[in-house]
Amino acid sequence: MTTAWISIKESRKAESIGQTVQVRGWVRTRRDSKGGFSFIEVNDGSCFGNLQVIADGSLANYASEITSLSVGSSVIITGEIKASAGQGQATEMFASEVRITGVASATDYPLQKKQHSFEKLREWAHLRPRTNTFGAVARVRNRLSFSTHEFFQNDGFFYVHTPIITDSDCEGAGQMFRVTTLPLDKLPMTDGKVDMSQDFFGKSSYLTVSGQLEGETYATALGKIYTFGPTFRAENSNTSRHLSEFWMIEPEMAFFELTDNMTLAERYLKHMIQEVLTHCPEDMDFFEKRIQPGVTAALQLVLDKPFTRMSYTEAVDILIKSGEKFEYPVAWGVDLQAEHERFITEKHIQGPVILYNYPKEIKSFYMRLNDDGKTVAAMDVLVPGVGEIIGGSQREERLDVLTERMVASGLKAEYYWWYLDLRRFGTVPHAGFGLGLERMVQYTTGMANIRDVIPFPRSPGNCDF
RNA sequence: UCCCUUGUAGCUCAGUCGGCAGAGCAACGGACUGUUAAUCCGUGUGUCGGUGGUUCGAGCCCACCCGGGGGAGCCA
Repeated sequence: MTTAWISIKESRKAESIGQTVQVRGWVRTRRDSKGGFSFIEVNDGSCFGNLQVIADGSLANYASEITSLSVGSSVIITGEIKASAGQGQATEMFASEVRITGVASATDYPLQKKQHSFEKLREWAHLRPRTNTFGAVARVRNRLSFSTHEFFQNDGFFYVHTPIITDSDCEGAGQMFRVTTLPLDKLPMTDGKVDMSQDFFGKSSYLTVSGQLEGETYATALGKIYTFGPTFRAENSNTSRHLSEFWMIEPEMAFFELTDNMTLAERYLKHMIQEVLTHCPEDMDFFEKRIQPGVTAALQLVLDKPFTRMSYTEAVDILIKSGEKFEYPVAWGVDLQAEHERFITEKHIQGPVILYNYPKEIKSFYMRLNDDGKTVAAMDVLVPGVGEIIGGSQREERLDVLTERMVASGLKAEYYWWYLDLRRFGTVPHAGFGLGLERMVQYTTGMANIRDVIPFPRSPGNCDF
């Protein structure tokens, strides 16, 4: 009879006591203890914690292999799970066999049995998921992704796959990555200009900066849809909150107005937080203790309180009356700076805030013009520590207004003919928003730098791995 | 892209006035004989980010370039 292979997660549960099982994973530490035997801590990624394995000196390969078993080596270990005699864990395994699958040379393996800086670990992005922090981040990120699908699917939304390669520049402003198969060393030239008709698609094409416009086409057919995929921005931004490649979730709903949009955003955020707190307690415990004390309490508070909703005009008013010294002066009509948003969400409200009804001049052409003629039905969800986590709006469904706004923004209406068709044929009020997955991971884990919440970060000047 | 800051051993960092490159940890060798980040003794380790310049002599001074961090803008 073969021994059952169970995960470290299973092996750490009290129910496993008494069973003889097999675990497979990687050595985190080895402590040779004073009794002619060793403690081996094994982790297989299934959970935050390790399984402590006791390898006795009587094992055949004890002297030859186990006493020199190095951090990072892969092992298959068989033994009996017992209640732990020591502190710090419920169970431990008494090994009857320790098989070494692959050695990680102690002199060459970069990860040491100590803390490394996140900056250094970025250089070893292929190995950093083997650390406590990055394992925990990966599991939380997974849960946020899963709960996204869970939330929308349970709410009658359809998952729509919008294209990665596109010819449309969603907001008329975003800097895009060009996609081309033209030979860069000898570009086909016509009249002194590159002849894009000879490119793969017969015209210029780019990586998407947003699936929103395409998403609207399906929302105005299927009712409620969401997209969840990678997006690309060729902006030269070097901050702890920006990536060149990041994942975005964009729901789009027919017959939704701005307040429906806000309600959905709030329910969605709360669902994700609830799921992470429920399913990742060990990982969250780690973030609480080692990354950002207070995160769990802050998240719990988000669940308990309704989000504050505040118009742009009210926000400007509060900022002006605050008496706070800002580097950038506040006045109605100017875009809110990071310091302003931080004041509102971190000091004034101390929790998530939904700001809405922004001046039309500082927002995109597709956002619905309000009756005042000055503002558009836009909304941003701001969150302490991270800032803008969601940006959304009710979309302009009136053909004439939309066309006018487009022209005013310097866009060619004929280029967006298919987008305008949605207003020509059975137009409806509709709304949607975009949530940056990485910012959500930052918010839930307390991780300071966005480069540490995505497996292989892409940023200006950095595309390793 | 702008401002500030930083790059020295596998890792964290020191390096004075321009004059032979140095600590801790890790690793390695040994001792200790139920440990939970790092018990004791001993032994190594270098393209000083890159290129050019000044100088008898540059880790140190100058110029340019490339990374990292913090802040700003852009946004999610």
